[in-house]
Amino acid sequence: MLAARKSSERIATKLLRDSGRTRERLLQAASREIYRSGFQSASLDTILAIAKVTKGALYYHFKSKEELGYTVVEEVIAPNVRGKWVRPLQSGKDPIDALIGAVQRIPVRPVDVRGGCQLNNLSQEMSPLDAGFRKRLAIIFDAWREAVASVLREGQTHGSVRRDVEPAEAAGLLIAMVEGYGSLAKNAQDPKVMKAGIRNIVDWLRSLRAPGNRRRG
Amino acid sequence: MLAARKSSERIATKLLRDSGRTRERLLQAASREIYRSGFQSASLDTILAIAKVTKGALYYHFKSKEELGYTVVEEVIAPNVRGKWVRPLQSGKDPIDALIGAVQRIPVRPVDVRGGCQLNNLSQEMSPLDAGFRKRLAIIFDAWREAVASVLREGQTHGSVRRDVEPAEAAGLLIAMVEGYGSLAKNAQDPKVMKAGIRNIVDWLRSLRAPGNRRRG
DNA sequence: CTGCCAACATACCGACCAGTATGTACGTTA
DNA sequence: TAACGTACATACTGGTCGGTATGTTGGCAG
Repeated sequence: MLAARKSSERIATKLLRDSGRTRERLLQAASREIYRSGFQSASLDTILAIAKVTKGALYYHFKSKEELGYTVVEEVIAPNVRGKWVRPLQSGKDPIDALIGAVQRIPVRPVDVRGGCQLNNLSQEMSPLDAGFRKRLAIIFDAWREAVASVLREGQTHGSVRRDVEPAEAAGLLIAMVEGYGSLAKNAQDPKVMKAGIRNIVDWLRSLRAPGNRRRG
Repeated sequence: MLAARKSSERIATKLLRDSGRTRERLLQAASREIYRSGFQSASLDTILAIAKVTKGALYYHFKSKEELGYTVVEEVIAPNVRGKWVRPLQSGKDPIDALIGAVQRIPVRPVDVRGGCQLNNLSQEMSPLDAGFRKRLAIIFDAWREAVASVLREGQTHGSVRRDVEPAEAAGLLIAMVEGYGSLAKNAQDPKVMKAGIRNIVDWLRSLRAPGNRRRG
């Protein structure tokens, strides 16, 4: 108990002195700069300028640029994907409706479309070059696919999703479509491409509904 | 006539001295190194080492790294895409068969899958950062989509493709699927992902066939 | 034989890169 | 209050980058 009190005081003090945010500011700045220009081309000096942090602070919290990148994957990108593609599917709603909702919530502002998908960008760049990135990014992709497959399986047991749909295959196809249209839209630098893609994906999702289970349109 | 003879002699001499290949070797080496590590991270010194050419020769033929990259797009990547996705569709075969053939000819060797798509790789990296790349790459994507849309339209007039298919939309979806699965496979570094994707794309292509026009399977 | 130019080759440059060595302010502990 | 460790800040390093300035070679015209 005394030890516990000491420990909590210690943490409180740390948070006070640190403002509790140097590490977090570094991760956010790194995430943004990596998103903008890729991991390899992201300059530490640029990241430090964005975060308004010095090199000493960076290398106090992370032992290398690589480790900073890994931490961005684990503490920024992974939670983002979970928040958009895992938790919303566990809402208990109709599976197809939940999936359509997630697809329709894909950002289509010009700035988002032009930048592409955080997860896919980094994965495309680093998966072939660095096993540490590949492993961490693969975990995110797997969780994404499993969340989609899981909600489809659940829909099949409740009769709202066609039985002839193979959940794992359909989940892979959904993700391929999302990333594929994301790529095309980024390449074209045009939100219209993404909007058209979302319509096509939604149409396809509707085709997965079991007959006699059609809801709204 | 005398001028013409002089000129051809001159070219022959040039080719002899040059071995006719310094520029070509540079383009091939640049293409490979850009494919491997991206344009920004591709080092000129590495490209020169691969091509066995010196910096003087490089800057005699190209005025900057940027121009070298642009030329790779125009003289290496564009012909590759034309050879795989434009010419094969103009063969006069059944449109759906031609499309299925093109999809099934997508390379699935580990080395190809791990490296991803030349066109998409470069486009993902450079389209948001450089208008020169974006313009040149967009031309290739447009030609690809137009070739697919064109063969679908042709199929509709001949009755082999469903009339309710919107050729431009379907072409976009095909490309999104191809690039999407290519991305997933590259991310996973696993040819099985690409093979599964090809099966799904082929199944989808078959669904575009007009009823009563089913050929083999 | 001579001057000339295309087609390189070599040596070098300042800028920037990731990373490090060292200094320091400040809250805590004894 | 003195020693100490945390959480940085500053200044610097060797290496690599794209790009350039200058040298060299060899065929060919005059």
